[in-house]
Amino acid sequence: MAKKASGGQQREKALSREQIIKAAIELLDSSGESGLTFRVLSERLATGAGAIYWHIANKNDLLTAACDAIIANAVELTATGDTPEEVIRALALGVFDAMDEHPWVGSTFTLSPGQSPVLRIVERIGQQVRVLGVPEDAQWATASALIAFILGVGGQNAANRQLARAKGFTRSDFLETVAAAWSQLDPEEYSFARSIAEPLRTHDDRADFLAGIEIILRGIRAK
Amino acid sequence: MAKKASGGQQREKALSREQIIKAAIELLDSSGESGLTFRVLSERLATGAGAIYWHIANKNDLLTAACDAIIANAVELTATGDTPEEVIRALALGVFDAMDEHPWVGSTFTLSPGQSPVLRIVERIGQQVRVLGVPEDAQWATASALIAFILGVGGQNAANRQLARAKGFTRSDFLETVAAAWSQLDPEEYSFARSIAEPLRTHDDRADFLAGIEIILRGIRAK
DNA sequence: ACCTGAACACCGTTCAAGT
DNA sequence: ACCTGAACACCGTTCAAGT
Repeated sequence: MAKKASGGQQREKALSREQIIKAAIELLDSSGESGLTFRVLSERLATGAGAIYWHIANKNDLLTAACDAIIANAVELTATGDTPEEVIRALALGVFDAMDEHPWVGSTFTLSPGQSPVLRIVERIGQQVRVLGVPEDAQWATASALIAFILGVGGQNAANRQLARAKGFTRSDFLETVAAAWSQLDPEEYSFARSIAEPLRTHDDRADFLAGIEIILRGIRAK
Repeated sequence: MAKKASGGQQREKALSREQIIKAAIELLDSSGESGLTFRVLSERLATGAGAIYWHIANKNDLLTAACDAIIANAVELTATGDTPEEVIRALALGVFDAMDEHPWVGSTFTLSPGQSPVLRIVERIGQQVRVLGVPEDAQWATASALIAFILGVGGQNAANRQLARAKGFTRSDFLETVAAAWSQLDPEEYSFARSIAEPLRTHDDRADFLAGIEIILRGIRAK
């Protein structure tokens, strides 16, 4: 890590917005959402807390930019396929995997509705919905359904991960805990939750996510 | 508002968990998520900040309990219908309307994954998925899809509301802003977002939500 | 133009002390 | 058993002062 120039001098090389965002992502990946503070971040960047504000409006802006960097990358890499349905599948999985790799992303979409990261997904999905031949007046609702599902899964997964991290749990610890709790619910009132507790223990999030996408695609086709 | 007994005496009537949760909901409804602090809340309850901790574990616990009170009510009132699809529709709309009336609810689910508020929805939806005749090994993924969609919409709407509140916007101010921004995007790169900007201005969230539910129900049927 | 770092106005949470 | 309220350990953000 670079040493600070002594005696309150300025740093040799100017900070950049990109540099700050990169450091923020590293911090978020390694310590979670609560690990990102301006104090820790400025220490990492060998600067003062206030310096960051020259490049970044506020914490919200920083989190949005970090989220956007991840999503831009994921969307760019995965938006391919021979049919619109394949593209949607690839896109959705790309976003899912990005959220899986960077668990904080799923809870960050919510900070910037209508802004870059969500907009990128809206655009890509919307284009494919159009190609699918969905009538114009149903395109928004259709794209919305896919997007709400994708972001909904992301939000819940992010929450699970954060909770697990806070308690020092692994993913399977977490599932065990939920399964154990659900299997002891009242059999009359919570028959479904009870019946699902056991399979939940070993289920595959990614496969369930894909199954959800298939249901929605089928619903669009069946119109 | 009740006066505090003078000279550091104890209050005449004991606080209760329910009382605290009720006051928290009122505060959340009137001032949003950022308006709920232990200082303001304890003032409202004419007590000290620390007193609340006798009844409530922490802020997370408080928010979860507040969310659960709203959802328990919504679910209880709306889980009726002649066919499983009707029940699912009614249930989903009930949750949507509750989230619409209490915009903070949508961002609160994420604080308690696998806990009461989410569990209530999982159980009701899951039961109907079973009645629909979905094979056992697909029930979880099917129920999950519906739930992720419902919570996804809720999360985004809650975010929109919070942003609007923070800027002193009405809902239509907010839509205007998004529509204006989207209509000025690059026509090549953002053709879908541009084409949707105008209709977005006057669209009906609730109708779009229902349309999403229909797509998913169709997808389940079309299996 | 860009950075420094102390200061400000908050938070949630704890806890000794009271009744 | 339940409450009080000061104190603690943080936050994000601002801003006069520096180069």
